[in-house]
Amino acid sequence: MLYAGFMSAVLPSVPAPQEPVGHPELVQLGAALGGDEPCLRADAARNRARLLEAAARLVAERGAEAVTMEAVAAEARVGKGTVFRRFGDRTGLLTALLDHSEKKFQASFLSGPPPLGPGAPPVERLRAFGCAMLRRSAEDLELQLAAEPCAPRRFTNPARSVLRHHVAVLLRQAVPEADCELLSHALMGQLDPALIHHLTKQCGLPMVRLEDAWTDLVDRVTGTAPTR
Amino acid sequence: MLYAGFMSAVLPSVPAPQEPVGHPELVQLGAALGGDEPCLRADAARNRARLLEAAARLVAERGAEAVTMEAVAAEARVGKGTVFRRFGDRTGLLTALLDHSEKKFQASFLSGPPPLGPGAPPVERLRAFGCAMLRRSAEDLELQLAAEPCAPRRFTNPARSVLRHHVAVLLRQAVPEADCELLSHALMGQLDPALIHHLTKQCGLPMVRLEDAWTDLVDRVTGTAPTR
DNA sequence: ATCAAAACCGGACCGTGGTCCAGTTTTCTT
DNA sequence: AAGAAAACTGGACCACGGTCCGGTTTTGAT
Repeated sequence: MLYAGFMSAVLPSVPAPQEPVGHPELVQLGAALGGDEPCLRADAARNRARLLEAAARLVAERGAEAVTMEAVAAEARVGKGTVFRRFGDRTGLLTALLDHSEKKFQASFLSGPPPLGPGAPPVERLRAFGCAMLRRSAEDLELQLAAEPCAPRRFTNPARSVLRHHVAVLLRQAVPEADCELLSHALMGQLDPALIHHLTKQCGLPMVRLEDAWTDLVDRVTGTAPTR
Repeated sequence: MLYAGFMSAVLPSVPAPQEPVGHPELVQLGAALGGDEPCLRADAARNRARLLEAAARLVAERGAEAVTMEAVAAEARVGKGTVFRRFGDRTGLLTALLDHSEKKFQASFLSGPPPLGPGAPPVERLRAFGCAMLRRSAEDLELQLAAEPCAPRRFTNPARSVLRHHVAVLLRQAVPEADCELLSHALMGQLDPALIHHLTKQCGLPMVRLEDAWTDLVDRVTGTAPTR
């Protein structure tokens, strides 16, 4: 039970809007993984269910991009404001939709059987984790993407492409036997502006640590001896 | 001159909207890195300049999030439609703003002096590239983020955090001497749903290749001998 | 200089995400 | 059981991104 302190993270999301009293979705904190609806008012719980149901129906019938806040509200015979009060924003709603499969996945690597769950050596668990996640992503990819509006643009962006391609070329010179095209994506992940921002501004990490981590990553990936 | 075929990528972006005749920004293709404005009509070029100037003024005075298409149009004394015709969408405008520094950066590692530019061994170039990019990102971070709307949410997302933390824990068991917190970000980069989607749906890569790349990455990062 | 076609301008218009608050329903207290 | 407080509802409202098209300007051929 390693992640005991992270139970809250198993919940949908809703980054705590400016609610006067305890935010509905946040109260689930007490409800653990067992039950689903917590101390919601009767009608609120009913509407929540109807909304999720309506959203699921929409995504099934007309694709994830048809999941418009208004459309969901209409489909569930509920006011628009209710949707926002319940889920915070569009992302929150989509996240809630993904929540069930998310919980299952988390359970499988937190307490499931090896090699995904505890029991196997860490490296094997890592391998299994990646493959499991790849497969899982393939399933409800549409929702995952819909929950992250600007997702596709990140990789079709020409400027970003040039940078990544440059890394791929250098990698091919350094480790010709590897799948440098894909490896370059992993490296670029560590240089993503959004990540930089999150780590430096929000987490307060010093720049030098990022630089060290980068050179270390390069050394590991290329099999170079760490020269320091 | 390795990237000759990628010159187009040096340009802002504007993923080719449904323009009847050659799209303005796309015509720059002929203008290489030297000149700035290509075969734009006189008034169009004038307005383009005024728009960029106005946008820069806005971001300087009131921050990047004040760069609203309407605001820019108003500030430049120009119709809203003009902004969209010129830059396609908000992202296009922001990208155009970043274009200058982008070109400079690209030039520095494509044809600049070593170790960033050609001449140094690839691994050293990789190291230099990462650090350069980190520094560059720190500069105009605000714009970079503004150009990618949903950027911050990616890392504050609780579900994603749990997954990443799990990877970090496993990594610490496998390579205790490394900065596993940061390393885990690189690994997770390879499992990003948006990337999966791009590679499988858009590029048509088979799933198995992604899986192989993942296990290979894990092996490299943990220093495990590739057992296959 | 003149004229037609091509390119461009501007602002009205739409859909969507998100906010707000008056009125209603539920829950709690006594 | 009754009444007050807390919580919830729903739809009017706003801002912004993006589309469209009638009217204007530029271009280039004659």
